[in-house]
Amino acid sequence: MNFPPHFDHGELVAVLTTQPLGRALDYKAPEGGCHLGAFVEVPLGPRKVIGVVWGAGQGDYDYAKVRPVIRVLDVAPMREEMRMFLTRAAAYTLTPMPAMLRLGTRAPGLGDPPSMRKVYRRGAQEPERMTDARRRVLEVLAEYGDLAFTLKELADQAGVTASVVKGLVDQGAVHEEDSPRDLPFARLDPDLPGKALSADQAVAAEVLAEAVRSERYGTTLLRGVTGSGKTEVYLEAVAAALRAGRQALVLLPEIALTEQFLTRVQARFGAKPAEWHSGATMTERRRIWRMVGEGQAQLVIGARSALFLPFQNLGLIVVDEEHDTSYKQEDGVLYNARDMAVLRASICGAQVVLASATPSLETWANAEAGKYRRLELTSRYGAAVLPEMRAVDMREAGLPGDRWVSPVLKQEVDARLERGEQAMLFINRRGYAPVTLCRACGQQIGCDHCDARMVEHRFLKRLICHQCGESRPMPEACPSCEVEGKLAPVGPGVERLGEEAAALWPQARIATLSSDMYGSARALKAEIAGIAEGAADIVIGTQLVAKGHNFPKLTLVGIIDADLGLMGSDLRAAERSFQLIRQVAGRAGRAEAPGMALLQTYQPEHPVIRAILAGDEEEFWAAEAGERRQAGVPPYGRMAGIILSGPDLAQTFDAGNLLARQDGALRKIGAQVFGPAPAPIARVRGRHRVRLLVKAEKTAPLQEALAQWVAQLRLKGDLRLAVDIDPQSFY
DNA sequence: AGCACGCCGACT
DNA sequence: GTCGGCGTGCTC
Repeated sequence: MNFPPHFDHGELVAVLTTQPLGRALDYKAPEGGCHLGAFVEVPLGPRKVIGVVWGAGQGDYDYAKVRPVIRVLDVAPMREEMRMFLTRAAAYTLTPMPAMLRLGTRAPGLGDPPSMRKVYRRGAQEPERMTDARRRVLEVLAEYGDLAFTLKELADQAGVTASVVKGLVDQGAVHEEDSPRDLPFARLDPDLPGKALSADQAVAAEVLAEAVRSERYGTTLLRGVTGSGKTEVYLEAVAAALRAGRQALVLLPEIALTEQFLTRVQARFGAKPAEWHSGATMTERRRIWRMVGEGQAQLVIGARSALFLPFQNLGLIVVDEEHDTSYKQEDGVLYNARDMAVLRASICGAQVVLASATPSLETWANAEAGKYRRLELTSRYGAAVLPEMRAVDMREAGLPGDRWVSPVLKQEVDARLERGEQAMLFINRRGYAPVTLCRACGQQIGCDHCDARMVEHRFLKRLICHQCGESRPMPEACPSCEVEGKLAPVGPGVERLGEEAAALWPQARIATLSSDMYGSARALKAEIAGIAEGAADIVIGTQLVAKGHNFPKLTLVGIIDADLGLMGSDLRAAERSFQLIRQVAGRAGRAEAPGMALLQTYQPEHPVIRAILAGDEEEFWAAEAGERRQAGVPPYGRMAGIILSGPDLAQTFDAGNLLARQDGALRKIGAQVFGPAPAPIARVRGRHRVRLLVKAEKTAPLQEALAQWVAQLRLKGDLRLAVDIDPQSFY
């Protein structure tokens, strides 16, 4: 291992901290010196903060006032490629460096020494008296050979209480010892036999493996319909990275849904990978962060923030379901994990695999332009074929205002019930009804904290704001006119659809899947697993069900309102609808039985609906690309949002107007400014948000111009400004 | 981000 | 007279 440059005791070093100072400060290297990239603790005013040695000191500060580094932390120094990644990501997203550094240092207990914990192995003695409980403990220890257990693991595994283990310790039958808390992850074996691959899977897997072996940067769009076996293919790319002694990262959009996935990984490599997500405990995070940094975690499965883990030798990043909108961080540091994955890989000589059945137009265009390699998985895994897709014209369904299941859909569900198959009804609205109206005064119940409407959740007996999370008990009387008993639900939500289904199919077992109906991600996972095995005849779900689950008995998907999302001025609306509907439709018939997807729509002639029904994806993308090119919007033009937020709406707007008028820096590069207008999320936690949109040509140096432009504004009071490069929400 | 400094209003 | 509001500025 070659060490980074070293600074001797007393030399000036520049230390970047996560404090919002905008630049690194000079310190004197501590006794024993420090390496470039070292994590250090430094004094800052009266406080001690953690930072990273970013380079040689600038020497522009009174030497007598320069204070020394307090200590070097006991973690691997930040590598040069990580520093470069953070620097370039900051420049791209116009994020201040300290905020960027914070993403790379999100490890609990960074400053702590490696702590110890008690572990238990088989001891030399036999217990004086053998009991059933004691025997089970010793059997577990014998079964796992020399493996060390924590007290809880051992007790749980043996089905005994901790006191049984303690009793054995007292008698010397079990040995208790200290061991470092952060243990390396189990070695993964890339040479275990994987699932048998189909011909085109095998070809794609070999192309990716070859690319990984090149140890050079490259991005591949791995496209294949649901059930075509993308996962098996990219797991072979992971295997290639592991064989080459490099680390791999698999990013998933919805971390709550990884249990099935982890099982597959375990089956392929013989052990569980590191799992990095928001629900992880401090201990887990700490272990993962440290082990990734020491190269003792070969594979990380994680949410987008896993991109900022301190990989030592990253050879592959997979972005699964690359089109998923949750890859775009929408608060704090605004970045798109898919784009940042490409940036990180290009710096460290890694391969990127963007996997999707329905790629984003950006990725599709990059593949078209030859910037990304493109691999297609056309044949479906096993014998199943694409489902039959049909539109149901709701104008002819003649339904009353409080019913949403058309006769055609009802009939098809009936047929599934008769044959003992599963049907799924999909609706992209959580809660009972999207609107609650007072029949006395005509007012809709709105949220006190933002501009959104409150959504009734009958299951929870509460009103919830889906924008800010504000929640209160369901009132009896109208909050505006105080008349009782006149509140009426308007429109369908997943819970209300559940009610309708229960009335239509009283004998059927109906499961309603909505994230807010389960206390924990774990409970939800368990529920989904049960349903997949056939615990329900009819599944009613929101977005959740559209994310990579395998329901083998499912043969019918009914999309209650295929028009949702086709409306509005969001430039990606058509793309989103297309992806979502194809994705959900792809559920049907994943196993042997042929499937069917029914799209209930009021506009069956809409180009998006027609493209979906025709099944001609290339045509859809080509047409959509043409429109975007015409309009000069992404990916054929560049956009940025400027979000100003403050406690006072008028002041925030004034600042926006002032900024809009001083647009010289933007005009110089031919960019246009629109707005200010209320931001897509117009109020967050009592703060008003106002947005300006900037549109520029693809080749324009947008970041520099934006930086100049924004720097003119002196932010007064509690006003804050954030730049959102490549914004995703427009409505 | 914190925390000190400092310059104007209502209190013992 | 002083306690305290939070605007402005600094941290190597």
